[in-house]
Amino acid sequence: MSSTEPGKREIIMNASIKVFAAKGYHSCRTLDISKEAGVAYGSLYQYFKSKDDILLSIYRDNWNFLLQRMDKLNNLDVSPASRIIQIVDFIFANYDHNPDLIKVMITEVPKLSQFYDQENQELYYRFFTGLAGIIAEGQKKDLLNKEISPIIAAFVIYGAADNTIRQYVFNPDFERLHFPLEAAKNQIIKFFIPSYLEPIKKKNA
Amino acid sequence: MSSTEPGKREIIMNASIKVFAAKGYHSCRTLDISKEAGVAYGSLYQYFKSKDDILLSIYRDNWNFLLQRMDKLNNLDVSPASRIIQIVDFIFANYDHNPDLIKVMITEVPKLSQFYDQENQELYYRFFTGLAGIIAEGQKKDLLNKEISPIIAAFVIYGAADNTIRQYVFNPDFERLHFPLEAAKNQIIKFFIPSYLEPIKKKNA
Amino acid sequence: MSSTEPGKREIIMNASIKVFAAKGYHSCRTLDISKEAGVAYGSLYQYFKSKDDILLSIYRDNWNFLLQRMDKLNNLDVSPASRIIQIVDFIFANYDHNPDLIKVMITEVPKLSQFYDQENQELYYRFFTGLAGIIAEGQKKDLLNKEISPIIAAFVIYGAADNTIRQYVFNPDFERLHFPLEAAKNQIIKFFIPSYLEPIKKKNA
Amino acid sequence: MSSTEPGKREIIMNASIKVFAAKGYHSCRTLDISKEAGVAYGSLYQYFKSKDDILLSIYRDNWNFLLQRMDKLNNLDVSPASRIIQIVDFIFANYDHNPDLIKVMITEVPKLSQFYDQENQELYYRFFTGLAGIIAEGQKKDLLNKEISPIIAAFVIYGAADNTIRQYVFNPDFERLHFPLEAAKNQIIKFFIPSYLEPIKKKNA
DNA sequence: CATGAATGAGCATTCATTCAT
DNA sequence: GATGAATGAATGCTCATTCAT
Repeated sequence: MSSTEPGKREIIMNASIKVFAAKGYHSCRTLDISKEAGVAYGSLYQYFKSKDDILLSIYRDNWNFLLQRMDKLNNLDVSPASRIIQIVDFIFANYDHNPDLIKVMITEVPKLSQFYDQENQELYYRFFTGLAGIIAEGQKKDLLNKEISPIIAAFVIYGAADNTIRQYVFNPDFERLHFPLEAAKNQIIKFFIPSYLEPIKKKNA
Repeated sequence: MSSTEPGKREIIMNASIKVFAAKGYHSCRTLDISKEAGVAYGSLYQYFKSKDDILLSIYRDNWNFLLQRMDKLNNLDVSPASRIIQIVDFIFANYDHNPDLIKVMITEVPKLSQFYDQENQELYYRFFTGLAGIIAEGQKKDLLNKEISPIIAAFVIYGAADNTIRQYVFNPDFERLHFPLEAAKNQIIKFFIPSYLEPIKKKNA
Repeated sequence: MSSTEPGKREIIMNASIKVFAAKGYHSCRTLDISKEAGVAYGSLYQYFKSKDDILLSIYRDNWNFLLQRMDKLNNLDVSPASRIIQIVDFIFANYDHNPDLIKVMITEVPKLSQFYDQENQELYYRFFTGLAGIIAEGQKKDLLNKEISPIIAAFVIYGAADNTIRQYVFNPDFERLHFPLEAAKNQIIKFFIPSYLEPIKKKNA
Repeated sequence: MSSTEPGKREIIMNASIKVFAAKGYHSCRTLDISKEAGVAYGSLYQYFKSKDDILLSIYRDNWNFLLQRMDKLNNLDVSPASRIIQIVDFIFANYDHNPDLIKVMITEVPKLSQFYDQENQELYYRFFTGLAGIIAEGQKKDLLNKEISPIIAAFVIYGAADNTIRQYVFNPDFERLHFPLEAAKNQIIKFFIPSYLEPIKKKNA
């Protein structure tokens, strides 16, 4: 096998994303997953502890990927505001690149009670503390509005992006009928984030 | 019976909110609901078609309540920005008043596949079109930033409030440890919404 | 009320025959019966002990009616063979007159486990001993074939008539498509019963 | 495994026949079947779609077996009358060989509404058309009474045999107390069928 | 590692019957 | 007698998981 050939674990995860997105987590059977993946029924349990574990693995991999992206940005010499915009941009790009994955992240992962376990919530929360850290850094450098709470701002910014994408997930026709996803992203990047984060003094300049 | 005495349907719904919030929709049994409500097992099915129907009824009642609130506000002689702030304020007040209900709305309702049925999504979406209408009205009156898309702004504003409350739901300790809910609400009302919605010219004033 | 006006008990029984025939005993609800009868839900239990009791009452009434008919025939000055033919004729006429009732007797009554209770089987069996009695009487008078067992002959004769009608019940189209019920009855009365019951010597006469 | 070892499907069917005969279809639980068969609860559903499907499979297998028997007889160089007698003989032998099976066929199968579905009724009816075919063949060869309708004769003959056996099923004591099954069969074979089917001219000979 | 037959725990719902009015 | 809201016992089936091969 070449090193680029996906391993069975990855094959199973991708097949799961496809069937979870198509039929929903509870409506699909482990048999559906094994068929889609082209592996034997029992083989799923060689790579995952349980059906839940597959979905949680999808969540963890994807969320860690987002955290890594944030880490990389933090190591670049880029302004805090620009980093935040790039994170939002990345979130939208993720949806564009693999809508099934985001659909699963938004609609299926929260169905798992384990998602609300401390461990998984800590991982989830790590994104918000990271985002808040960037904002706090910007405030310290007098680049961002010091009156806003960094952690609340992190909730607000992610909530805005997530809820916007959510509408496209729920209503796949929305884009075609009303508003291109790219335009929605630009709305958030151009009008919402700058006005919200920029220092008040700027207004009075 | 006095007119204020809650009917059995209401008793069952309130009991369901309590057990859904405590144990989760899928983990609780219909027996748990009937015991909590103090009614006979079979009585649930005199008032609701199924367990699913109970949860969907909670959703519909609550969401319709929010829509009614918006309607009432629209009939008052209040500026668009003020109305939007009052809607956000109402959403936070709702959580304060009945955290179990909001927990159910946020974590349990989306678990139901029927929530994604056209009918229920139309009801859900009605809130966003309503909010967008208020914003469009404000733009027409030169009171709000004309560059922002009303519908995207509606997604952004609700997403910001919803995701903030969501963190309090997931982490009940958050408030005690870090940030009072009231302060979070004020952050959104004072810094996020005005800066996002106010006309650009104001900045240059 | 005039004496010819049917009482509620009779109304309920007739309504039950209609819905049992249309939907089957197990598929119909007591609510269906009360609606068809135009009486209140709970009123059924003023006239019958249970749903089972309604069906068993239909059976008993109908079977007793058949037994009474046989008794009346036995009191007339008619030859045994003629009496048997008149009984068979009566069974066919019954189906002609009230197909729903016979459908219930054939397809629904045997579904009740109580039908196989001693008491009900004794009633059922009484018809066969009665029929056997007529045959034995004919044999004693040298009018019928003495080699045949009266009780087995009773089984044979009733089975022949019952199984023929049964086909019309199962296949309501049979008559229209293939064979009028009247012709089937005549086949049994003209060719089967005489040849089976008449004395052997007649053949050599 | 040896080739004579019964498969699990067969084991489950035989166990079902036993418990259906003993407790009745509706009174027995699927758990009773799995215990009697000595297989796991869920294994029933690997071999059968449902509890109903088990009973219908018993019916279909048994009825097809009867049809095959008739086919084999038709391929032998045997007179029509003799073939009919052998079919009746086979029906009685069946009961002798496996009374539980016949009890289930007579008392339980007709309880299933699906038994009255077109597909199952067509299978059922195939026996009568087969029997009628033999009679018609005998009439064509001047061996049987041409005045009788073959299809009605088929109903009459099967009804006679079936109703006789039915009494032994309902009253297991009947044989011991009154009449050996063998004698009942002989009554039908010796006195009923020949006199009914033989040509009229014989009578006048 | 791969397979898939075997396993059995878990639960919403129906509906005949009751009984307070 | 009439009513119909309230009752709660009773059970077939699914499907994630295991494990012998």
